[in-house]
Amino acid sequence: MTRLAGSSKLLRAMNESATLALLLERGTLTRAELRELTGLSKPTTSDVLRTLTDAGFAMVVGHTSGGPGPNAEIYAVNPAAAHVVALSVRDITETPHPAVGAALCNLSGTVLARHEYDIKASDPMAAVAHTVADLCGRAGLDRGAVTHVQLAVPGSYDPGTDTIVHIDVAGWGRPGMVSDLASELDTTVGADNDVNLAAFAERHRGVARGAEGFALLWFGAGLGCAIDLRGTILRGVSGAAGELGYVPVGLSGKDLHDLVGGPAVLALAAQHGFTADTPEAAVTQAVVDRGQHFLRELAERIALALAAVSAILDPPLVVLAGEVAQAGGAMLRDLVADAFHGATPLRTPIEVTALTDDAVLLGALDAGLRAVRDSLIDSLRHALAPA
Amino acid sequence: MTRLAGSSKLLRAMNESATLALLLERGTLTRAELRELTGLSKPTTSDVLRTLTDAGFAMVVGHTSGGPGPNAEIYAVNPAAAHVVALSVRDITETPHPAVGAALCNLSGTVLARHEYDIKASDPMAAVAHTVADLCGRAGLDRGAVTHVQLAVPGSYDPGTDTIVHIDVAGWGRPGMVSDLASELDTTVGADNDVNLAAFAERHRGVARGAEGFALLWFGAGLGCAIDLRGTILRGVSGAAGELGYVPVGLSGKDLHDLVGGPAVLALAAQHGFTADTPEAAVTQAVVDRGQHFLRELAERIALALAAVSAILDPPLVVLAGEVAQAGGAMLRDLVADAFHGATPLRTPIEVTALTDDAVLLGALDAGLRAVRDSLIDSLRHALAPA
DNA sequence: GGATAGATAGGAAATCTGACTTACTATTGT
DNA sequence: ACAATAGTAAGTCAGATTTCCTATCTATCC
Repeated sequence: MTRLAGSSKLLRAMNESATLALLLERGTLTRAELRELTGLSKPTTSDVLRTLTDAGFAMVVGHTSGGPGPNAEIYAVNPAAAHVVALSVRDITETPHPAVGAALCNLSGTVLARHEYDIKASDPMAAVAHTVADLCGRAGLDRGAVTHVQLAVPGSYDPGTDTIVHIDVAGWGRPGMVSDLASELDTTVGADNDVNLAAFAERHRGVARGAEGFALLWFGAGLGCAIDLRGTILRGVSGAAGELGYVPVGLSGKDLHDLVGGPAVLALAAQHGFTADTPEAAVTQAVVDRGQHFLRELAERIALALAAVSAILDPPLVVLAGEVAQAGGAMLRDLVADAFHGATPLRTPIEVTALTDDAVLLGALDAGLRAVRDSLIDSLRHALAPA
Repeated sequence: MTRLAGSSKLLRAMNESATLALLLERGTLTRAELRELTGLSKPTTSDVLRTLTDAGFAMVVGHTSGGPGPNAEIYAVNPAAAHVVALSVRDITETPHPAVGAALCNLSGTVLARHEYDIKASDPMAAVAHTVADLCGRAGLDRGAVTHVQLAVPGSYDPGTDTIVHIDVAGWGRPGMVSDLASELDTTVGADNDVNLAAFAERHRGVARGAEGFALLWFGAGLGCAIDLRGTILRGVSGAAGELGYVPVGLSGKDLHDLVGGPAVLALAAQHGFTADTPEAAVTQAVVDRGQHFLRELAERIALALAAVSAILDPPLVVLAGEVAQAGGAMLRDLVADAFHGATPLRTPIEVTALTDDAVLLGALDAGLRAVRDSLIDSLRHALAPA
């Protein structure tokens, strides 16, 4: 890791970047608060804020009042400095949901437009471009205002080969698609696993808020796991970290897919007399009917996955998410905790997701926002903003 | 994460720190090379080097020759600026080795003294203090020259409670011992799991040199796993990350301990007619005798552990280490790879450790050096060095 | 004689300290 | 009740300081 060295310009860039980062993090701040937080002097703080304001990154959003002396100006980030579009691309081979959920928000995180799209076009490039344009129209924004597009895909994204892998939606697996999108849309484009993005949402607005880290286990039609280490998602060398389904179960050649994958849960439910179209429906039914036998057996299987993750990572928290876990709710969580504690000496706290809205889409927004904010801060630190 | 802001003094501190970091990383550098690497001007580079030299952190170690013009001075870190003692505390309940391996090195990593100690004293504090003093004597150094003491323990260290847990050596599990040691020895003291430290050695001088990350699976009397992410060891919230033994194997209540722990390997060997005192001896014998059945079955079990780690973390590399893996060598590795590839679609590269010397002790030295270097660099960046 | 290492001098950019102006609140006096 | 006054805090201005860079110069080595 090379530490940076430089001249007075670097210093100015760092101070601007630090100030902007604080504004992004805290929302609104007065000069005095910024002075306290950055340690800079009054004149420097003023100068930095002037530069940021002139460049369109920051703005005055109000004044203090009540205290003695003049009213201090309250600064905040200019919400219109950047806009993010998030797209949640869904696997429609199993569930008949609309194929794409999309939302647009500004730099402050305010959602300006949101819509579900039924994509039939075979060309993902056109589909994304159309979605972005449509959202902009709904929000009354110029298309050029969008800075970043974040894709959530039901598969993993390998940045090395720029390929979305394991995806069952036609046309999306083409290598180079993401960078092609970036140049066509003239924005940065990020792609990530839907479960990883749900973890983003869990950190920003769910039960993992403020956690030092956590593992999010996803039980739905598919099976997945996101690993958050101090706010950074662990992706693995080929973007395939958290492929829980491949964790083996015994020497029989079975893996977790065979135990807690959607079909496996459905089969287990059927064994106990709960027949339904989807695993989450079966679990919901079991919860209502107090089908303890089924739920207990399911919990034992989930605990198996939990124990493997917990033993290897020792996370401060494990969050159970996905349709099945959500359907199971607190009852399932308690059964999982029982099974977990019975089987291992590990004592990782277990929670069920608190997100009722589309976690993947919200997480994609959060991830996109973070990418945009980081790049803003970085752009200030490298090519400093001339007045 | 607060980004730092500051005045021209911060700039100087950063430039000094960057220069020192480069010297530590590259060993020897001329002014011209430093100028290239830092981007600083000639006069600034000279000034920074003068300050570092005056403060005793850097020194001239030679001159270039051969080219036209004056011979450039070659700078390096002053090896005597700091010294590190590493102690490998061993669990002697199973093997009759000497209880403590210890070594002392300077800031450049040159080992100045090394010795095995047979500790019988029940008081760990006294034992460590004695060891440090004795090593200093052997190296002809003043005891105050030691800056950092790094402990390698057969258990995990929880920094939250300042406790070494799961340790079977009497007296070492007392909460607060590490910080007490630090104040008594008047050095910083680090404690870490022996497997984690072996991974440090593997990164610095083994097969994982230059890897983006890797997981080191340890098969010996005990079972463990160290996770290296870009040079940082993942420790988990209570220092218990990588407790492979607790990874469950099926719904039977069994875990990996029951499959590839020392006793389990010994039992498996016996089933195949290889009887020995230690698992590594049994494996060695099997390798010599080409005991394919035993080795293949062992490899299948190891592949199970590997698959769990690989599916969850997707590491760029997995290193097999520990006495058993070392005894199995390339033959075992190939069998493990076969089993792994047969059981899962994952394709993580597998290597056997290349370290024949005491990996834990060397790793503790490496970790201690890194701690000292980081704190040196940091001390320059915060309280800048007055001339 | 040509090229390079290192030092020196002058100037530019950024910061800080301390004083100053302005604006708002609260108290006091009529 | 209303107006003048004192106190406090926000923001700016000016001068001093620190650090760095460019350009020049000297000494050294092939």
